[in-house]
Amino acid sequence: MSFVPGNQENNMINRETHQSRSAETVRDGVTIDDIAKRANVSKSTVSRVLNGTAVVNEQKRSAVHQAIAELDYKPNVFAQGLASGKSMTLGILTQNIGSPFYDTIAQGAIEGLAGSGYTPIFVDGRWEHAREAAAIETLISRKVDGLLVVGGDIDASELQSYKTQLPLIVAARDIEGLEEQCVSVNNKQIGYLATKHLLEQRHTRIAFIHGIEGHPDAQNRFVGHLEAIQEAGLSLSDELVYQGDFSGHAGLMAINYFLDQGICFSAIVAANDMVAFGARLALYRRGIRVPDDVSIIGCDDQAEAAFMTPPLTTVRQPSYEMGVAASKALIALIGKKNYEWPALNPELQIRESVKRFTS
Amino acid sequence: MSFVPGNQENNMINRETHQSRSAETVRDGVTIDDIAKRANVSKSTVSRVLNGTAVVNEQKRSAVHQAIAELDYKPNVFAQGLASGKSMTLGILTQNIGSPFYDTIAQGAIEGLAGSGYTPIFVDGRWEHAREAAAIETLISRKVDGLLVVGGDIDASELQSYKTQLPLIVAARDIEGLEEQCVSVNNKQIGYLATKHLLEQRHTRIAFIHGIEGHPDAQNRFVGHLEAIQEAGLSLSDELVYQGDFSGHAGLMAINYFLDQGICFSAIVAANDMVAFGARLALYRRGIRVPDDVSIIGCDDQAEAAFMTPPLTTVRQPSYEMGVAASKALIALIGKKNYEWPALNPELQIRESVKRFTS
DNA sequence: GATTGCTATGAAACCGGTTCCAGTCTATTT
DNA sequence: AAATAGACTGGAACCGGTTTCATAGCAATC
Repeated sequence: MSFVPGNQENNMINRETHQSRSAETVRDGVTIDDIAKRANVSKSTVSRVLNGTAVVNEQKRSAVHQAIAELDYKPNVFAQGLASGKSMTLGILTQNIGSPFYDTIAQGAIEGLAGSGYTPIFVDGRWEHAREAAAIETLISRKVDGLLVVGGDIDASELQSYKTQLPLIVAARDIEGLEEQCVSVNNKQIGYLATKHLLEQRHTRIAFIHGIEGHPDAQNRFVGHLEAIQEAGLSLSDELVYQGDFSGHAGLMAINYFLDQGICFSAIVAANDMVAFGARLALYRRGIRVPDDVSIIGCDDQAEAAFMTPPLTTVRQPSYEMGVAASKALIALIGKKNYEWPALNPELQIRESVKRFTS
Repeated sequence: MSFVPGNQENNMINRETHQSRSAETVRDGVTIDDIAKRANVSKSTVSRVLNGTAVVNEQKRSAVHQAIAELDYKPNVFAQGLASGKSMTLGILTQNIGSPFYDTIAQGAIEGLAGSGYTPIFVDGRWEHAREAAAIETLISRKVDGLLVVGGDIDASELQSYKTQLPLIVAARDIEGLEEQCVSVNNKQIGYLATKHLLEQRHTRIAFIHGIEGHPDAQNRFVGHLEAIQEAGLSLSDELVYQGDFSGHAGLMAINYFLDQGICFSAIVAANDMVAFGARLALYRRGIRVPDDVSIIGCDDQAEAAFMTPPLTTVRQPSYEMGVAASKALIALIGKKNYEWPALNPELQIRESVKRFTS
């Protein structure tokens, strides 16, 4: 503890050095202090004007606003974050960026955030458990104010534990014990609608190309299919179910398999549109006409479906709307407000790949 | 300036209140001070250990590491950012998230960042000038350490001005005066390869469905097309060029237009795969066979192309690789290191939609 | 006219790191 | 053995905001 002059002098030098450095570098520079000085008020007041935290005299308020405009002041997000503990960012964990389904949800989420002041930070889980966990850790260490998990493979129990750490919304998935924070379309309904449509067109031998084994969406679509079959008084023949993986290749393989085994069918339910494309190609290769010989119905309604030959009849999934809803719900959750989930119902999109069965 | 006991007492109370609050809330809590205390060193030393800024005695170093492990310490990014001026985030401006082409680039960019310590922040410009500018402002206000602009509509001059503010890389676009920081595939080459392939298959009446008017990629693909035509000693007939917009719908309209006008052609170059799908559908509707009656070639090689009926011959664009390269280049640029751009050449992907012209 | 109750505002503490500076301790040089 | 150089390390300033606290100023109350 020495207050000898030498020390003070050093401090002075230090101060000057620093000032000249920052003058040279010409960083964005403008700080709240500059505004305060120019508007002849304290930084507290500037802060209050900016955040509306307290009533401020009209004259000072406008002086502050003017100073801000003149100096083109932009608050430093780090300082804000450090002081307030809020980052005004939202973490979005998606899967396999590049898949139309998840992309559409992401796009919806961006739209839902518009004008909220929140900036989304995306990370990709790629359907790998470890990667997802790491991605979420990254987001948390980035101090996101909320977390939106889209699909994914991560355990319900882990999600539960994240839920205690920060506001959490899960899209495209249903987690037990987290129903309030989950939004997803009814995949059972999707499968049901697809199969029901085929049944209504008098098809009875309906092949089903399953999605990724164990994937809840795939599972539920299958359950819906089953329900429709049973409701029609029919029973499922195991030989008409092929275990695929949501890829075009799987659709191709499925049809080849059925045909090579001599298994008959007049219609196909594909786990998603991509699978339908694959199936359609396999039929084309064998000279089997769609829909004259065989009908195909897909699930998702991705952009390319309308341009399949023939245009694919499919069950549209409101994924964009789901993204919007999820992000709005997250903002509401952060603000501790109520949010009413909109109805997100799948819809039959009739095009030309299904024909009434006659023969 | 009063150091009366009352004042101190207040301070004490204040302090206690604060501590109990933070104890209740159980915030992440662990700070660098906690580590310093536990390891019996100063926070300076802890910081040095973490950043390797200076040599630290081995014992202390390991004591620090142990404390960090025991307390599960994670540095506060805001504090780091505020103190160091670096955010360890990279801003990525994409267009129209949800389009396969840009998504693939984004995915590549994410991959290129893996292990670098940088977290990407995506914003969407949607091909709207104003939106892009706002998005970049957002990124800058978030203090991203670098900026990756993917495609987009924003002026070269604006990009130039951003370049002076922070490290900038532009992907999927070529900006005059910014050649060193740009990566894109040679779109002229894409158009050239597509048309050349058709010419080699003896097609001479080749329809060209143009992309978005004024879009540089579309323009360049057309220039390549033209070059191939002229190289073959032919000349372009204007009637065989249709102004589209990269959409499936445009492909459909183009074919309808040609056919309705009675314009003959034996092959089609589509500005991208989606356009090719649309064109294929239009031909299907008219009962024109592909490739027996008319050949089609696309550009991009998006996932669905391999499942068109027939599978689409197209010119593959290494968009994923471009994303990887762009993000690596950005990291190099930030670190002021050199980066050697890899060769990013388009490649003809021969499938079944093109047939040798005979008749 | 003195007391009370509000309102508006500035000073200062605080958020949690990084980094400059000075000082201690040890090894080397003369 | 004293002087000097070099390696470590702690203290404190600093980054730029938010928020608490105390107070000045002013109107209302008794």
